[in-house]
Amino acid sequence: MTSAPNVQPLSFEDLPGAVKALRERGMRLSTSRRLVLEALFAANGPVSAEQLAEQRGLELTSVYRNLETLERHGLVRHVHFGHGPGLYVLVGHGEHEYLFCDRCGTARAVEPDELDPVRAQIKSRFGHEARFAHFAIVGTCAECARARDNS
Amino acid sequence: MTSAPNVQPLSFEDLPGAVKALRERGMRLSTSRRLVLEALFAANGPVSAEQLAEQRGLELTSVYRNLETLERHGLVRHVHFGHGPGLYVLVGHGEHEYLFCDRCGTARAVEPDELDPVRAQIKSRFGHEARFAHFAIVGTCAECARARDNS
DNA sequence: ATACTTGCAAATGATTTGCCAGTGT
DNA sequence: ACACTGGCAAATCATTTGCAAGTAT
Repeated sequence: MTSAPNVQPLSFEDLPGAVKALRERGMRLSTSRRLVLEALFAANGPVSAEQLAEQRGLELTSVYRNLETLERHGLVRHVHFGHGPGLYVLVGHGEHEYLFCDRCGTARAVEPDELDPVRAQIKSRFGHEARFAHFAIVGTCAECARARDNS
Repeated sequence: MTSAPNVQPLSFEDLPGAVKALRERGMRLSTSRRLVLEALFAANGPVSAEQLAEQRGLELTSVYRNLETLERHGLVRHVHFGHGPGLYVLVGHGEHEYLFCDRCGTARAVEPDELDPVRAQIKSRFGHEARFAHFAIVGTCAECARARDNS
């Protein structure tokens, strides 16, 4: 049940880099695929397929198909913050995991190793190897917690 | 953005208890509502609306409506383990949170306080108050990790 | 009696699929 | 050329909603 056959590790931080990675995996660079990538680079965080589509005037179906392909080849992934559509991000270099506040709707990206101690704790207590890449860690952020406590 | 106005704390562990809690909240006990509750008690873990419907020969719509009502009044909640439908559980007495293994599909329920240290760690590192009630902690269980490592 | 519930059909939101025409390599 | 892509319509899955008829209190 392991995922796609991603042989070579990928790392890119700009469009040319992503195009190169994409080429190495035998994917073509069509106009809409390029536009999806551009929109993902332009975004400052996870975005929905619908946002990508309307930002670049693309067909929603085509955006979904491109995201699926990019995801299958490991250039993109998606995260859930709650109900509502999944949000897509470039994998690029360095995975991000998210702390999502369902009071103010803010998502804070954290570097993967910042959560390693948390994973280690869960692993040692339960034997379970937790991953927070697909579901954000939902809760109340520091600001909202403070606001709530001063009320 | 705080949820429902649940004045009195509720605690029940059998059907009569749930019916009492339900009555206290002014809800009626219709046939399908009782059947939904029975099915939830019979289930040994989170179940989908569809499972509940077919197990008791209920109209799916009615199951969803009852679950929504029960959830709004705090007797039921739902959890997501990945893609696919949300799964419903009785709130009863003692919340459970889940460690879900996406290799073997097993969900392990853990008592709320078992995750308190994890929550504390996240709180102290990020100021974020994490809740794992809505999204399970997804990853690889001990058995699957062992199997993977011995390969 | 009155408000809450159900059944059934239809709508919704997110995502996927079929099919044929178009295009990247 | 040939396989990969796009457009558009239609299907799918999970869930919600409208409305008239039924029922719990």
